[in-house]
Amino acid sequence: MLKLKSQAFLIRNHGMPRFPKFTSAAALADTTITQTLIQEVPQPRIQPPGLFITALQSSRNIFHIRQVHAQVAVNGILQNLTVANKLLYMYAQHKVLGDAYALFSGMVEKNAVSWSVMVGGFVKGGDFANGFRTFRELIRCGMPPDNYTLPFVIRACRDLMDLKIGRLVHDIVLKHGLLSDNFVCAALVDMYAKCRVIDDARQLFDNMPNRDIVTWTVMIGGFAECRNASESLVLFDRMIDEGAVPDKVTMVTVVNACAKFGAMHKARLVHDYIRRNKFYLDVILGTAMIDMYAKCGCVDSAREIFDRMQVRNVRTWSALIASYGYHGRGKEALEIFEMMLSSGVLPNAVTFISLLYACSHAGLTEEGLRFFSLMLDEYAVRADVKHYTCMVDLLGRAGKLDEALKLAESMAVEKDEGLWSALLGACRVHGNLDLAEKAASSLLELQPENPGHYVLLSNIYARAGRWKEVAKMRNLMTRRRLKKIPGYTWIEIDDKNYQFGVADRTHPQSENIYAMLKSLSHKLELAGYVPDTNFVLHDVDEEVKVDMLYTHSEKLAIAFGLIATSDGTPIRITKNLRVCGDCHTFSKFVSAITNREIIVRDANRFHLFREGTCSCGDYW
DNA sequence: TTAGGGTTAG
Repeated sequence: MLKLKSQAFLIRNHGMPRFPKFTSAAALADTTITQTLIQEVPQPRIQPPGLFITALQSSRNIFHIRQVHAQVAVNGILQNLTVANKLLYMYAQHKVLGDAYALFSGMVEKNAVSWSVMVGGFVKGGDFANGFRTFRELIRCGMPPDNYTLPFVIRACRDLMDLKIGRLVHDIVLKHGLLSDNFVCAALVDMYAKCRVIDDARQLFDNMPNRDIVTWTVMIGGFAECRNASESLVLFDRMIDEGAVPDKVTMVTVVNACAKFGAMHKARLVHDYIRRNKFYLDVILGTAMIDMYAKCGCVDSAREIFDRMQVRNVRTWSALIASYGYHGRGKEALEIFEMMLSSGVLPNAVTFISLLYACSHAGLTEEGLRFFSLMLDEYAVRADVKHYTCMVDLLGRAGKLDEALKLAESMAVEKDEGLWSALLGACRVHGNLDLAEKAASSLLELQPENPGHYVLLSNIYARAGRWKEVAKMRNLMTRRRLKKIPGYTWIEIDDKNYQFGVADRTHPQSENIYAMLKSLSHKLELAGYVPDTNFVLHDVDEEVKVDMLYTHSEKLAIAFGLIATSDGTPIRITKNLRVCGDCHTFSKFVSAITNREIIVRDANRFHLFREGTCSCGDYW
């Protein structure tokens, strides 16, 4: 009795609300009753623990949980582990981690559930340091970690991308023979994949005797994350063949992989699967599908999905705005933005990035400037480096290099490589050598290991005829043992994808492809195409440079496209690196002399070449 | 009590 009184005293003096007597769980859950404060601390009555558990389960807010906590304390039921754990869980659910930990550390008796709820509470609440600390405490106490606690700890390693601790936890898993547990193993697969150690993830996955749908999903998502979207789609097919049944999360993951892969036939197949299996187009699946269609080159299909969705949120609207942006359809992106505002959805930082991107790629300079001000003044969205990058790109494309530099210099946030790349790109287009050198030196300082920066600066020097500097850049690359990563191009014909590298001769129809290029070259040059040899870095004769230019992977793919299709369908090309300026011009001329449409995906941007013009507002 | 999902610059 003394103990109960002192608990009541503690509660009263710590500002906890006092509590009325409850005769049923329903009454306890009724907030109108529970919020009534009474003057006297009631005499404790012993009540069945089940009553409190039911009350906790129906708790909607933290005040109510605290009231039940007080009631439980006074009734002496806090010693009941099930009740205490439930209380702990409710605090953790509501992310009131201070209260949760106070309760946890005061618990005289703890079991595996108490520990996992506490560790999980910290991890789910994003407090990884305390999550790890509590886990270490568990190990020190001599408690064996179980299959409930470990997934949380592994998740913390994943979110922190801390492979070192991740491997230590993996050792603990092995030591306790818990690798056979699907929850633990799936968490490990996911952790390795997100830390980009895809081989380790795959090895664990392959050795699992009974994979469940979550494990399939994390492995499929893992490959997409590691830029191997084609492997993730192969895995999805294998999963279906093996009889596993995907759920909605799997489908969102697969849709996401399709978006990264950029193959329209796959997108259509996955959409068919979703339709056939009657997956409801909820806000997450719908938004993912909008993104998929847009990144596979069909913004109109993305719009159809958007129109069919019953619930849309800010991410859905932003995805559609970005979709129009990728395709250079800036005006439509702005219309969608207006519609979004009219429907009462507030734009966020991502919405404005999508909008500014759309403006810059459609040449809508004034509109972009206006939206940037609107963002800062009306919507109080703080500009981060990505917004500034869009603005530098917008001004740079419009030739306003001084304004772009001024804006970059005025920004309070730290400049990153993306911002300098945008400035350097603008300098390349407008031939501003001084500024290019400034941007490039910042870039080389930030990322000395990225060969792309050396190549870009070297091309700028080449265009200005500064051959000494070109040689200097090439020597620097050699000294630093950097090689330009070869770019690949894919072409989608019917339901297949064909890959080409530079000077590729592995395709069985190589002879025909090179013959086609040769015959094209004559016609193209008659039509006015002049190969831009500045895009060839090597110090060789001009004639050799022209030959080298004709072996670019994108040109090989286009030539193959002309050979392999004759029905007038668009030639669909996907690049894994940025399209080179000369290939861009080449595509324009090919579309003019062959009367064929060519759709090129360049990163996430699309170029539609038709009758010698390109849909994009890029300045090549 | 436990694992997996959607929009964003260069």
